[in-house]
Amino acid sequence: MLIQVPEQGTLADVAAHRLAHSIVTGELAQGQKLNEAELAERFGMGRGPLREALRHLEGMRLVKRIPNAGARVVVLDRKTLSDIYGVREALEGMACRLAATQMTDEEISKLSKLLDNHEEQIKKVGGKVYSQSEGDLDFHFQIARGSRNQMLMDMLGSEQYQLLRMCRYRTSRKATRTKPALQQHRQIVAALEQRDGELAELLMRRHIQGAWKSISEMIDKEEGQYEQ
Amino acid sequence: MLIQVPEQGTLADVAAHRLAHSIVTGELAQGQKLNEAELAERFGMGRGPLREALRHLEGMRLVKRIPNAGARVVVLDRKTLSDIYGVREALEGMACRLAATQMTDEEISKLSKLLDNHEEQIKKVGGKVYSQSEGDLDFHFQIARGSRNQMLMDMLGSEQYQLLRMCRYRTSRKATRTKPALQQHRQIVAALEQRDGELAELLMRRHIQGAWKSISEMIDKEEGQYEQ
DNA sequence: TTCGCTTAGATTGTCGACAATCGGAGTGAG
DNA sequence: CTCACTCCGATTGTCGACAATCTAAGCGAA
Repeated sequence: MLIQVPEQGTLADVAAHRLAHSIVTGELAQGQKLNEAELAERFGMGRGPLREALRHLEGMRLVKRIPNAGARVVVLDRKTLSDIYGVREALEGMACRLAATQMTDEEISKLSKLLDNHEEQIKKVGGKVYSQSEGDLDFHFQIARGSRNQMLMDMLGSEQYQLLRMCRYRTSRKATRTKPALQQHRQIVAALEQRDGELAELLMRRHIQGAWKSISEMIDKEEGQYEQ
Repeated sequence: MLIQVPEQGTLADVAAHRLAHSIVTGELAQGQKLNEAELAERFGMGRGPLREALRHLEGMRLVKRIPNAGARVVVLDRKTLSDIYGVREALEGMACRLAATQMTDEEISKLSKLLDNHEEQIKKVGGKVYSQSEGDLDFHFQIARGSRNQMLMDMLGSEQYQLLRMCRYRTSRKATRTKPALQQHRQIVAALEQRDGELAELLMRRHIQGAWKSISEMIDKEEGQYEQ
């Protein structure tokens, strides 16, 4: 899947992954204080590796650290989300434009098959939003890989993009908009097949703008549940 | 200046700053192995804080860590630099477009004055490339701030942008191209004054493409001095 | 009652020592 | 002579304890 391997590496890496997962899924609430000793015991490790993990998550912008005052889970307020989607539009648009000339025919056809799977899943289970949401991320990540730009992949992929997954979990519970999204994905793939980078970028930017609009409205409805 | 305050915070933060500086300025060569014990002693601290600093730098992409095999300074090969400049073009273009509508008149006029300073410095000392290069970064950072997009500022600013400074130090020793760059900067400011976001973005993208082209040619000339 | 100071508790920052792992020198068999 | 194995030094990973700092409750004076 898109999710990285469970990290058989150092304890710090394991902790970083488990923490990231807990934060992304909402198991750890936004703004929650992260107690080092408590987390270290829960993960069965010392505070050393855990502190390294927190530094790592700080780099991912999943937690915010204040010297001598500990780390807290980041809070995704409306402005932050808006900023993220703005950057995302620019980066994913760029990825799409590059992918149109860089992806192999095999990769594009694999992308098309991926969408077939999504369509099936949508037809089968309406409620199983989880895998759909992950599948969507998978689609976007495959395009990022297609750009052949390692820095872009890093930013959009495993590392930096956890913020997006976090915001997905928070919003896509009642995931309306799966069908129009799928339609837009198909259009994007079509543009890639035609090797039309400009069109692909345009479509991707619209797609993301649409996603933001949808999420923005959703936030407007459920107002004022995150203080400060 | 653009450089962050010397960080009076935790030892790990101090170490991260000093290490970042050493890497950016080339004091620590590309690909060099970073020995924890040795660095810890040089900085007069234990290995704990230093390991946290390395984790931080890893997030900045200044070092590459391999479990059980230590950390090495990242190597900026041609492909990596190309990728960086590609992403930079997209992000700074976006920043420029936003800045055209978001910056205040005062900020824009301050930007203009900044360019006056640069012009003076260029006229005065031809060899003092350092401050010119830093001043250029300052110009770009001010525009990033003008976008009012925090995520964009983080990516282009203090944190993520150290890679750029690193590549500057490596290339801008014999900094030709200061005068055309200044000219382009002036054009960008003019577009901002006219509140023409599209034009500002276009000019910035060209400006960065030109910078990359210049650097690319410079790399071609001094070939094969980085092994692996 | 309210404000400010003091003190106790909890939490973070740091260090030194020990265990686990990796790389390389040295040795021996084929 | 070459290859593989073994062992040793060096380096990284981890832990527990101590020092420094912040937070909050309690007390006393205005």
